[in-house]
Amino acid sequence: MSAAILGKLEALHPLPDDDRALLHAVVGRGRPLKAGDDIVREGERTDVVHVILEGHGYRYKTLADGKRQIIGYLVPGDFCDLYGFLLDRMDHGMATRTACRIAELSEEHILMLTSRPALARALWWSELVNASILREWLVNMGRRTPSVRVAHILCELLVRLQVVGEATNDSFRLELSQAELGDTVGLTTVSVNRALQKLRSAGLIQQTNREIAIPDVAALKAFADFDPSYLHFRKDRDESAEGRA
Amino acid sequence: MSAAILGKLEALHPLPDDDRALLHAVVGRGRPLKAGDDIVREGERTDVVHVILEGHGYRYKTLADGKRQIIGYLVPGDFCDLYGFLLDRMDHGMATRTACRIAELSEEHILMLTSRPALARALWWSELVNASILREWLVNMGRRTPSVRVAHILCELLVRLQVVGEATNDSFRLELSQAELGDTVGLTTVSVNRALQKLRSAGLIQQTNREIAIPDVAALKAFADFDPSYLHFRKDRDESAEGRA
DNA sequence: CGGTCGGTTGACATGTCTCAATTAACGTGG
DNA sequence: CCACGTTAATTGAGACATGTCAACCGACCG
Repeated sequence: MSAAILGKLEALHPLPDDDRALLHAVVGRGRPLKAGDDIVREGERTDVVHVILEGHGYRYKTLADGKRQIIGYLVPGDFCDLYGFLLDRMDHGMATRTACRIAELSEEHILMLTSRPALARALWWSELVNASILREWLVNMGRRTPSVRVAHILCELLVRLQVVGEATNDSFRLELSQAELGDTVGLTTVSVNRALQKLRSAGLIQQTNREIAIPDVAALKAFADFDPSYLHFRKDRDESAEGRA
Repeated sequence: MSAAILGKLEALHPLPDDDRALLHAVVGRGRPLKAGDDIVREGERTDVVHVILEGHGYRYKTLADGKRQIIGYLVPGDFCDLYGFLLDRMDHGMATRTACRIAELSEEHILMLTSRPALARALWWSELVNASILREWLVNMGRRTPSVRVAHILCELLVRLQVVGEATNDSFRLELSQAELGDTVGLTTVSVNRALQKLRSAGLIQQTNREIAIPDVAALKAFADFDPSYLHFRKDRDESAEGRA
């Protein structure tokens, strides 16, 4: 089960065996959380780092008027609040959207991990990629039409879930309601629904329940204006190069 | 002139004297750039880290159809592409919007700096705050109305420019065209213009040329739904507490 | 079997973008 | 120091698209 952690971290560099062993030992089996549970609430001060071992979640902010904006997805292998030791206080909340298994690491544990160069590099790299994803989401919301926006996030999910072994070449299980998709890309439920309809009727995606199948991945990526280089996966660079050729 | 660098970095922790000296020595006087110059282009691979000593700039991405999204502002003291050594390639471009003075640090220089704990902390902290700002911008674009959006970015600029000594308690020089503001918050020039008119006629801001004066800062912050805690400045925490009381 | 949540649909109001023209501010060269 | 050209700001009219409101359907759970 903790293979997934390595999966995400090794998207950067393969870890030395002893680092892998240390990581496993420190992380342990974690504790289970139900779907919809809070992991950390907004404004909270926390002295542990939460690591997702299994399941999915998201980062979010809530506005005064109750509106919500999702500002990131959490997948297995994510060190959710690594920066908690540098920043004083959570500027956003985190919640699960499926049942999860989550480890809580103390500052000592983190120091133990980050004293290993390969692990430290992998963790910071992950943090930087998260920031890069935020930048792309900003572009998505600011300058793309609803259906392109939705298509783009679907492309991203496909690629990111592939990395943690939860998607095939052309399909994955969408663990998000249309309301949550809307809170991600800045649309209402109704608009998300119609955007998805558009994608379906254009033959770009097929939906059965929560299962998304993509008949022609290159076509969807083209429609979505999706260039995976912002995810900074080594493998995708080649892939995108050939997709473009 | 390089006092501004320290200003930004010391918003976290005051630096030990020898770290300050090292920083000054490494950074030097920099080289001048004209307004509108590219600092680094999208997709470029760079082996130096650019540091803004003077002037202002922004990070941006350009879409296939020519639309642009600004994804961050650069102010004096910013290490623009600190992560260049961890990530392979710039996922966005950076340009100046005023005349600038910019230093270019080699990997050796960076290693020299990051081997000092206080400096390393300050640099990473800065990186994390940038990510936090991105999250808030996402909320801004996704879930706020145009005039609130514009008001929010003005509040942010006020606070951030105060930190580098370029704003008074209630005013600052806006170094952005309305088109650039629009590219920041996901609006057209026309909508930005009308949003600003709304703020002016509501008495929330006063504009003379590019100078923004805010008669009642608390009122603008309230209108903008602005809570500065996402900037993670120690001082602002108290300020916001009293502003709220 | 009933209730809840998520998805779907329609009608409608509103707001934002587009297009286009006008005015104002600024920098440059004569 | 003024004339001109360029960029930025402002305004108006109209099309279009998204949000709002509300109802309905369907699946899943207890």
